[in-house]
Amino acid sequence: MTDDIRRNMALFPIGIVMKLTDLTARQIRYYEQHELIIPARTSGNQRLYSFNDVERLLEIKDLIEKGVNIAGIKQVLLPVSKDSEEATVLNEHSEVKRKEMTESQLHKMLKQQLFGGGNRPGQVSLIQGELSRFYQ
DNA sequence: GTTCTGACA
DNA sequence: TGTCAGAA
Repeated sequence: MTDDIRRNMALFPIGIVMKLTDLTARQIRYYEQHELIIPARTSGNQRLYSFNDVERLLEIKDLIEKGVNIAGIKQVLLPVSKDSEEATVLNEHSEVKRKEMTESQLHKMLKQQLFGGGNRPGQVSLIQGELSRFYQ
């Protein structure tokens, strides 16, 4: 996949990204502060975004429009690959494991609803309801 | 002309 | 989030 290097190659300044994503510079920088995206910098401290960064911003924008806040977006966008020691130590004892199972399922459901096809009227509540209640 | 950081009606 | 200041 030498195509990845192209997508991860920092190319455009924030001005272009603004037009590409319809987000304001303020928002883009704000999301960066919350580590939703980590653009590269020029020697002059100018932000340089890659195609991947732009796609990521589009996903973020999508979630924002669906009423998800920063905390919620982090849960959905940031790699959730961190069940290392916990799963090993307490793998047969109920509570913790059961909770992770639930969160894992919730996470899956969220991704499906958020990125999968579309939402049927009346079923969108899970996002604005559950999610915002958990990560508000 | 653009972008950056910090701050605030 | 918008917007302004002051500097790069």
